[in-house]
Amino acid sequence: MGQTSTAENTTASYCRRKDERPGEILKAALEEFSINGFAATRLDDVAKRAGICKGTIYLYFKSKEELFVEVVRDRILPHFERLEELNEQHKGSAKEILREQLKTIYKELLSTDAMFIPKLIISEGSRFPELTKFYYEEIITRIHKVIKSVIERGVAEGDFRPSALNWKQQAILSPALAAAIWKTVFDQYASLDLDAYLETHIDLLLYGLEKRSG
Amino acid sequence: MGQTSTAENTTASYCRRKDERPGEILKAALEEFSINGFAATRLDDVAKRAGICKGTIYLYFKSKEELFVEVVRDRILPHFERLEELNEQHKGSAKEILREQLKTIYKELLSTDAMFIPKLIISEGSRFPELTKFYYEEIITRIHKVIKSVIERGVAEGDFRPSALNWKQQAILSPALAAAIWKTVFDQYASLDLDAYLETHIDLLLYGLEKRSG
DNA sequence: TTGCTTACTGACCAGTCAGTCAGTATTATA
DNA sequence: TATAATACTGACTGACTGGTCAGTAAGCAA
Repeated sequence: MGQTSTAENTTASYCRRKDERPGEILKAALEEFSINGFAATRLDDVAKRAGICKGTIYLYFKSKEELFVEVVRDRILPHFERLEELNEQHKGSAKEILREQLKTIYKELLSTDAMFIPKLIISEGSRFPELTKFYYEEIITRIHKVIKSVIERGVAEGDFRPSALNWKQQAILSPALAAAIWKTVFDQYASLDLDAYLETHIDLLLYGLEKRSG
Repeated sequence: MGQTSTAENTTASYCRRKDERPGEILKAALEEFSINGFAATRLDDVAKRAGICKGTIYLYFKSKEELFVEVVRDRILPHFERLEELNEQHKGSAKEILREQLKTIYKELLSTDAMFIPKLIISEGSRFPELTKFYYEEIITRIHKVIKSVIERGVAEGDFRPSALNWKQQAILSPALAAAIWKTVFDQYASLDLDAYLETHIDLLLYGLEKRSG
């Protein structure tokens, strides 16, 4: 009834792009969720950023929650095959493999907008137990397995200290996590040079792993 | 007018405790904010947890935002004097001081509810630029200074490698940050043994710092 | 006991936003 | 060109919550 949209009402023209929309919405949503977190992000703002209106989001995603979960899954899964490949295919020493893997992490994850994913998991994990479980089982566990395997290889080859076999996995990549958080939270106050930071990580870790001569 | 609270209306009795209230409210608020984040936390729930009603919160805090800022400041500042003390007063080697400092961090911060503070800063930093700046200037910078100083001491004494002077500070304590995050997000799926983890941190860091004999 | 101060209560209001749906614009088909 | 199918719009609603404030009761002083 007393609606609006009478004939002459502008209604700027739009494009119909069924295939591109979901990706565009996911991208816009990642940007908004990264800044505001889940609860404080307005779908109106996501829509505006994607150049559509709010109702359109609901053509592709069931709810705000489903959209959030899809944002995380979509952005994080593709990256991990590379790490596993490096483990299986690389011909060099464990030290060289580990170095390549760290480089991959810093280039593919921490230099793209995937670096916001840790913030989202940390912030919203308790609201999305399913997502947290997924992240733990599909991402964390998988990485830990890869790292464990390369360390075992290094120990077997006599390059790494055997005591590293007992290390808690969480510590080994923690500098990368810290980098993602720094970039997300503090970079405006003191910008972090990722290349230099990668060198610190490599130096700290590889030297800490290395078997002593004496 | 048509209010309620007619004479026989229950209105459970309450105590007047001006001095204890703020602390109780801060404690309850930390618990709620830790679980839900800022936006999704209801002041009604904070009040219920503190055993009071919502209006009372506004007798002690100007707004939800001020309450949040106070929660963080209240919980984090007291801990840092100890780290600085250790630097100034400890008579041992740089290695021993660093070991003591790490122990202090794991005992005083990561084993108490102060461990939720990083999550809150990470989650809500962009909504509270003032708080982020405060945290960066008053907490992070201060810690980095302490760590830098003890490393310089170790290098001067000939125990630590000189190349550690060029390390990015963020990496050095990153295992502790990772531990706080693990405890906050993933501990329900795989509980992290803090004592063993501390040993990993010490082993990784001190061995990585140590000057080689050969 | 009376009267005053003030810590505290809880119903209410105003603003916000996820989700809906009737209607519109575009494309496909005949 | 006419008709059907559907991608998309945007005003609307219903539920929710930060903040308010008139009123209540605990405690204290005289």
